[in-house]
Amino acid sequence: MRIGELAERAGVSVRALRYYEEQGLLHAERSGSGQRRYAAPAVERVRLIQMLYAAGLTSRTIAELLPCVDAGVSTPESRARLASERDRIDGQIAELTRTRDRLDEVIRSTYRTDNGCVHRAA
Amino acid sequence: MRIGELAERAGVSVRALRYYEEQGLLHAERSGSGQRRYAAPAVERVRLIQMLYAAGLTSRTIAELLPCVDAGVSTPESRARLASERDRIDGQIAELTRTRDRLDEVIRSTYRTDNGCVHRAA
DNA sequence: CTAGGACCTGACGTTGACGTCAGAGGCAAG
DNA sequence: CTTGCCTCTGACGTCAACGTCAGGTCCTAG
Repeated sequence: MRIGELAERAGVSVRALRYYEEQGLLHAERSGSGQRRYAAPAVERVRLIQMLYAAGLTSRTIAELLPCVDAGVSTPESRARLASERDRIDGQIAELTRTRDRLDEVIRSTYRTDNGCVHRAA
Repeated sequence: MRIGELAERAGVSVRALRYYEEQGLLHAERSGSGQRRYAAPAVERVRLIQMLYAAGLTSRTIAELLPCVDAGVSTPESRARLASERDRIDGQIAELTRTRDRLDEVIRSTYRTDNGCVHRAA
């Protein structure tokens, strides 16, 4: 498929796909005239890349880890990196959970006062 | 206390504190000569601000929600905003959990191959 | 064959939360 | 009174993941 179709099917912009290629995250075959051609699995790959970006990984880190996903192999260094990112995400989940609970507190305390009176609506 | 002490106790930079004031997130009394003076509770407030930044809220959103935390009151609009941010964080937690599980998969599959052989270490 | 999308390669613009630097003033110690 | 650290305002720099524009090419429908 061409870049426009991949962009739509993966839910990202054409610009983003070119950027991923520039960062070494996404390879593309080229047609005779130089247009990028992608195989079907590229859709899933782009979604994975998006997941990792959303988890706070940088292009460089993703570029270091994707080969592990592709080849299914890892060096001691990449294993350490994978584990480190995993733990960072775990910590992020924990902090987000605390933040959510804090927001819930705020919601409860502003929606209902200490003496049980619901606040006026404006 | 002065800005340097608050920065150290809250674990942020002096620049960040000035930025928070500029964004209307953190008020400071001023000494005769114009230096900022903070009361003790400012430490907790700064930590809260950091929590919200870490959860992906922008300065503007935080500025809209902090009055609810301060006064303990909320309008229908701010309640909607609070709930919306809470739900967004919930979604973020869910996605991060999927990402972490995906990384765990990768770690398992690269550390141990299908046929049960542990990969060579280099 | 031609109109008009889709695509190409640069290259500069954007945004948010600060970092950093310049130049000037404030403050406790010796 | 001076030394040295802290603080002030103002303003430009940074970084990452793209957005956007310019100028040109490709390709398919009619």
